[in-house]
Amino acid sequence: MSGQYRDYPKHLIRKLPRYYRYLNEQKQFGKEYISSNELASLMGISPSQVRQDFNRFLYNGYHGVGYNVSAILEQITELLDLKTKKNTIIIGAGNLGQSLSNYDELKNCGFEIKAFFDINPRLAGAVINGIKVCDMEWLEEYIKAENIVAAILALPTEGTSEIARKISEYGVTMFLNFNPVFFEFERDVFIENVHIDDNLMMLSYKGAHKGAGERDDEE
Amino acid sequence: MSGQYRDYPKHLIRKLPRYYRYLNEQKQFGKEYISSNELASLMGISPSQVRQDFNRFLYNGYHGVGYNVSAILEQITELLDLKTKKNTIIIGAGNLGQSLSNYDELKNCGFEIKAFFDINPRLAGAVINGIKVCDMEWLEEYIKAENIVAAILALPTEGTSEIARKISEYGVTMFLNFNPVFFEFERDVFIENVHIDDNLMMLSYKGAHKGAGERDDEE
DNA sequence: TAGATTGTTAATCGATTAACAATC
DNA sequence: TAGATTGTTAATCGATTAACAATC
Repeated sequence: MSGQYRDYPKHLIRKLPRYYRYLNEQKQFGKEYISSNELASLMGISPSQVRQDFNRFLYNGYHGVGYNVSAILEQITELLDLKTKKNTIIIGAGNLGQSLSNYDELKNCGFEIKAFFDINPRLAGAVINGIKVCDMEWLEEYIKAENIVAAILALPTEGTSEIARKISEYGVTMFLNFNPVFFEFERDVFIENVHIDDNLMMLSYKGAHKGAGERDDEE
Repeated sequence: MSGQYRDYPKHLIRKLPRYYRYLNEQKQFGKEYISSNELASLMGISPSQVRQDFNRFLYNGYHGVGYNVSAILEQITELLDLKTKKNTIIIGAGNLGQSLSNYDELKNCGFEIKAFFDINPRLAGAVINGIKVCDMEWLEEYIKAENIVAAILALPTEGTSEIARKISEYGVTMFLNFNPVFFEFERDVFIENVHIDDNLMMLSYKGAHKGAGERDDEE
């Protein structure tokens, strides 16, 4: 948002959520300043790496003291645009959709759930976790009227890609997708796929190779 | 499983699930052989990279023809140990737990859900998606008797780390965790954390920087 | 054989580490 | 000031790309 961004290497951006998590944890513990050494050893990376990364685009280090935890968190928040409110709908009011609707991180990242939509017309009118369920029929109208910019795709695989396309035409540009589906859009539409299958495969691998792996740096 | 593994760089292992997804998709389409060029362009990486990776540890390329899709998939399956059956329980029979219980990839990766466990004793005895819900009281006995090796932590954040520790003492070595919790174990215990918050943050970033990013290579 | 595509070596690029002078 | 830790440059390491000879 504010001002122009230098173009940060995608590579560094990808690391930000991890930094965010650890710094946030430290903040909860009441830590105000943290040294590259401390943070690095918590995260299982090298102090050099922390300093390089922070220096490249986060500027709150103090010689002899460390980095200001809150200030860095602020900067990451700004960079990832987490403060901007993003009106969001969940497509699919089943178990997955419901469990996501009270997932705290949504709010922390600025995604505000405005409504469920479900193919089952009988659900229309219901209220789940304080969020109303709407009939698919109202998708277009609702998206436009309520300025919906993001959608969480929590419906069965089959319908997913068709509905995503439709929704994107109504103006939604951000998608969080839980289905193993491949789509591509021409315009400025962004998809994040949650690949639980990747996690499962890695877990299977790790389990089969006990002892083989040293420390894992993916926390 | 079979034979001894060379120690594959973690780096390459991490890429396998992605290769798996794309190759599997091609297999569904009936594709028998695929060239490094085709696969690379599907995945948004370079043909060189595909050849390097495959050559390092997957050996089913044919000069002038391409790679045998099924054979490569087999090898990845073997490497990640996806065929080995892993008796699994889900802790938490709420929305998340329920939605996971019929997640197809579980079976594909060898994780077989044997039971739910829930802190709410009133759920004990219920059957969800054909899987019974047990009282926490039976955890130890059940894990030992049924040779449970994996657990999916789908309960509220608070209880997670305590229960994980307990379960690991009963012999479970693989954890799929959905909560933003940090743990460490001394022994050969492996955790995969599903970081939906990372996905949300990246989505927020992408949405805020339209046009800035070229092609994204994380599908 | 001609055409295609791999396997593999060498060259490039980028990220991580090491080291230390600058500074609070 | 002495101690600590950053900021930053240079050295290392590793991954990606380019190129082409080997081969089906």
